Amino acid sequence: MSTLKSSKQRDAVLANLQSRYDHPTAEEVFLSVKQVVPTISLATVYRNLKLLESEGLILKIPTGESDRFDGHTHGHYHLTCVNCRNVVDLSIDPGVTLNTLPRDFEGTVTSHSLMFYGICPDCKNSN
Amino acid sequence: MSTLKSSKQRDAVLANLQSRYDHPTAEEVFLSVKQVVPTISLATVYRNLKLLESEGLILKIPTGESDRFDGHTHGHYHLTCVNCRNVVDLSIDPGVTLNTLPRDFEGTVTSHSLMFYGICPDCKNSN
DNA sequence: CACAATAATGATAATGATTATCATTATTAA
DNA sequence: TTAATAATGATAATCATTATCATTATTGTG
Repeated sequence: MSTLKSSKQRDAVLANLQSRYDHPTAEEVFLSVKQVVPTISLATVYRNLKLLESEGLILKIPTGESDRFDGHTHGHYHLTCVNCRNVVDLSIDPGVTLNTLPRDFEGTVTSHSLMFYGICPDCKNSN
Repeated sequence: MSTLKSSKQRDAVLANLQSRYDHPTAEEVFLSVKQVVPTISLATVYRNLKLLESEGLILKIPTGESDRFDGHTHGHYHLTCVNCRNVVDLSIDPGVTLNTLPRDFEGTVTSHSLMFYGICPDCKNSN
């Protein structure tokens, strides 16, 4: 396996995500980081977003449109606004039960989707 | 607004999704429905998947790769297998609390993501 | 330090999924 | 039965993301 080498582009992408509290697309990260590292290219942003995600340093949020990214990986939840398509943070008491979801907050929640990640029974058995 | 007209293509797409319990991609629906309506085109499948979703008759599941579709809209949860990339159903006691998630089932759950849909505070206030 | 090995970059071409276009066909209500 | 128009099939276009490749930067070693 290849060893990681540091680069100011990757540092800048990570720093950018960790300093903000929205959930930008790759394009938005690119435009923002470009003000710090003007020569960075969009491909490098995509490359590093992918790498940082596989390292567990950032989160990728699939939305059905462009993926969005989150520099804060501690447990919290998201709301996709069906109007403006932005993703915002939403904190929920971890003691709440599934059948009381969704609950109100400063906006309005109309539905929710809970996705688990792991190994399905088929893959688990075919080893 | 335009009034909906019926078509055997749309009926076949819906029937296909409602008769199966996996979570196929648009391409997979296309290949399957083609055996019933051989002349159907991929574009028509995409068109109708979109339409059926906006009617609330089916569910679109964004995965970060190709979207997947579910003909069963009643409350249940999904697991994305990080190995084979398939999406399988996962039933959970609705009385379970968030801080006890993820829990084991026949496979292995390593993480989860809870996404809410609705109107964010900004959009709610800008009316 | 100097250098060799190789990871990372920027630019851009290629890919893959999804949507738009458009001429033709099918459905519907009068 | 006919006029209005929604839906279709075929395909071009678009958009997000990934691959390619020549060049540059980082790193460990002598």
